[in-house]
Amino acid sequence: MGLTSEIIVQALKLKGLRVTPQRYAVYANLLSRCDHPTVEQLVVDLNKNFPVSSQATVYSSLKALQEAGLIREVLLEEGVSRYDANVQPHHHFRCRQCGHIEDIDWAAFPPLALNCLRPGLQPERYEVTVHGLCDPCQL
Amino acid sequence: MGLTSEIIVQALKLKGLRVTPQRYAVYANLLSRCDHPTVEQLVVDLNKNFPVSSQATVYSSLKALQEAGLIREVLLEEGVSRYDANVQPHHHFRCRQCGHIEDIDWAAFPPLALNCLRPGLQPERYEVTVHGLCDPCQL
DNA sequence: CTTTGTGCAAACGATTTGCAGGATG
DNA sequence: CATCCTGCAAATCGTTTGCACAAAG
Repeated sequence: MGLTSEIIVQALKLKGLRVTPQRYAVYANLLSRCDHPTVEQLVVDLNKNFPVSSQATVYSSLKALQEAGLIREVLLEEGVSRYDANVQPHHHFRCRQCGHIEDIDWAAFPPLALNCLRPGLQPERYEVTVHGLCDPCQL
Repeated sequence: MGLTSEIIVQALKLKGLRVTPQRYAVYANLLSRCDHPTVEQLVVDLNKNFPVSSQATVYSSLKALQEAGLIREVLLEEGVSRYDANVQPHHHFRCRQCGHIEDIDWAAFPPLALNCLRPGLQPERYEVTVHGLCDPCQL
């Protein structure tokens, strides 16, 4: 068991989550990728070589990890939820052609002043979503 | 038939859409409200007094209107699509408690420079989503 | 050993689709 | 009168749930 593995185990325990092979696999997989996979993509990827987790358990693992604050849900297209192990504030870019999604560093934009909102609203956080074309789709 | 009605009819025709009672009703309804109703809410509202449109037709009307560029889909929560007749660029506020959504004027934030993105991405538009609490939810 | 998680399959809710009849231009 | 739209119901897709068994602490 490598260093990273131990860190993952500790992260789960710190949040009061029982460490199961399925939960570990889901979190480790999410940490290892920079795209924002759908549940379906996760299930396929996890069970590529040998069965690791059922679909229902992936859903429940994602829910537990999300409630623990270890991952976050990303909603950028209709019909599917995507998941992201990067819980630090950041922005997103989405290709309108192929649907590719990637993170934009928080520092890419100057901080926005939220005091220009109509009085009565109590803002807590914000994010910018940029739509456009990614490299392969610019033909 | 009032002035607004005639404008709506013209808008549909200009986009090459056939003017049907159902399509007209969906677009007029969306234009008349500032929230961002779900399909379910639209269906109920439209048929409140007497039957106007089936659910399947509301879906198809929304699709046609969206493809014509008269309305846009708003994705701010999981599981449901909401629709907005305001197709001008603008931002959104979403209450994390009650789910209330409202528009934020485009001018509320200074324009963001999109040239800080990684080379290769071709940005076309962006929007800011602010999360927080609305008036009634601040207890 | 007590509690919580897993897997299966059935249930669910939002959206889509096939098709026959009807309205639009 | 050719084309496109509507309404109904069945189908589909992502997600949730109920429950018996298994694993974690």
